[in-house]
Amino acid sequence: MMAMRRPSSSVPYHHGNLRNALLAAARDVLEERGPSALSLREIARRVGVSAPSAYHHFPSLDAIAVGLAEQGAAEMGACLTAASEDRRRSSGDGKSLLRTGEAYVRFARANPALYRLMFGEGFQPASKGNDAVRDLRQRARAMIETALAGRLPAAELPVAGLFLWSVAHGLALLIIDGQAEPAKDADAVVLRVLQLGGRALARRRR
Amino acid sequence: MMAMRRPSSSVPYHHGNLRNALLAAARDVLEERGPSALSLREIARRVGVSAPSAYHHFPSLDAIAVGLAEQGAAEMGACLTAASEDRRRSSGDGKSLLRTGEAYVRFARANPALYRLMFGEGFQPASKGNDAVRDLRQRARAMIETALAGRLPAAELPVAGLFLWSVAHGLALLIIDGQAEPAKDADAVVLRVLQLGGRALARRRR
DNA sequence: TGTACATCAGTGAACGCGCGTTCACTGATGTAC
DNA sequence: TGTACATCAGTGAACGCGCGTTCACTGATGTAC
Repeated sequence: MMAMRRPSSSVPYHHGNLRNALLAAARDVLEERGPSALSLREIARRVGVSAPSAYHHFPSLDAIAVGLAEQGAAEMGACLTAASEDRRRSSGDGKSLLRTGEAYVRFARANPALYRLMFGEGFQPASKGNDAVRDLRQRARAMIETALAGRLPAAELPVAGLFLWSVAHGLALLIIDGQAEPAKDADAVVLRVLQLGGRALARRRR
Repeated sequence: MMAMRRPSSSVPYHHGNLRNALLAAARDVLEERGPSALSLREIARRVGVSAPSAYHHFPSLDAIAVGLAEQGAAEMGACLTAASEDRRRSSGDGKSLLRTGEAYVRFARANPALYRLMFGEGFQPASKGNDAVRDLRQRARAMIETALAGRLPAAELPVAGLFLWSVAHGLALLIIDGQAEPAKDADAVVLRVLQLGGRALARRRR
């Protein structure tokens, strides 16, 4: 009945790979019931384990939130990088920024509470001082500014970058929060809004 | 020592104009310590009154949050209207939308937690079903679309409106949350970002 | 003007709740001999 | 291969906390006569 011993990342013996199970449950709670429902007892309950057992893996509830933010930063970073590198595969390189913007909004829509944990709600304690989240933010800024570097004078880059980030951030949150129109054809609307953002930065023809 | 009786909106006899005092204290708590710290006991403590006394004025803690959202909607609505009507006093009418945008971001920066209560954080229960907040949102959309109606084909209005709202909303939140650059010259940066938004919708010269 | 009374805004005590965290423990795992 | 033991991941019971809300009350206000 028992599987053979496998290297190290195997189905666990003692009780489980509790650390990861706790993070996964925490993420479920976060997305289902929001950040204020993120409680250690609720997380443990979902995993089917007693609450104190979590202390063998995290020093506190806050540390679990930090873990979520780090996980989110890694995932979102991968999505953005993949999207921005997509230009090499497909047509021209002018679309790279637009694709990255779409990926940004797509990630936020797919993981609304996690996105808010990293980038919203008063810039949560869990994210505020976190290196992974700070890196993600800087990386996103850098992607934007690099993509724009060819088209704009250097002096305009910071404001232009903030502008594009505002469009993506604002759009993502309005959709996530259901404040924008109901989501029919949402992808098309996102695309058109982001295209308008790009148009603001288009080189003036005269 | 006692003031003469005044019509009805006077300094109160019994103990105070508790309803307003509670709302004011709630607003302080909200801005100082965030929405999760909004507790009935803390609010009553600040007013210097026992917690149960609040029940003579609000049926529940949630009702206080709703009251705050309504108050915020009224104030913000007045700010936006004032800004949009300003065009009649000053130069051309092309700037009306820009001024409204500035007023929008200015209100959010002056009342960050209240803004988030109305427009952010998963579109809070306190605001979600609230008529005053819904009206504010619709009024803001209408202002944008009316201002744009002269410049764009009707079919483009919804997307253009969502675009401008995204810029203002995203910019406001990035600044509020301290995710954008530190606030030196913040007003100037806001202006430039909003101008970029307008540029996206400028009639193409050719 | 003075008294009796209804109204209503306040009070302190108490309820039950879920929370984060600590504690002393138990029992399984993996290791040394 | 078998036994003794250290390690470590789990447990249940308990702590103290602040919370929203209910209750029966008190005391001031304003009104009717």
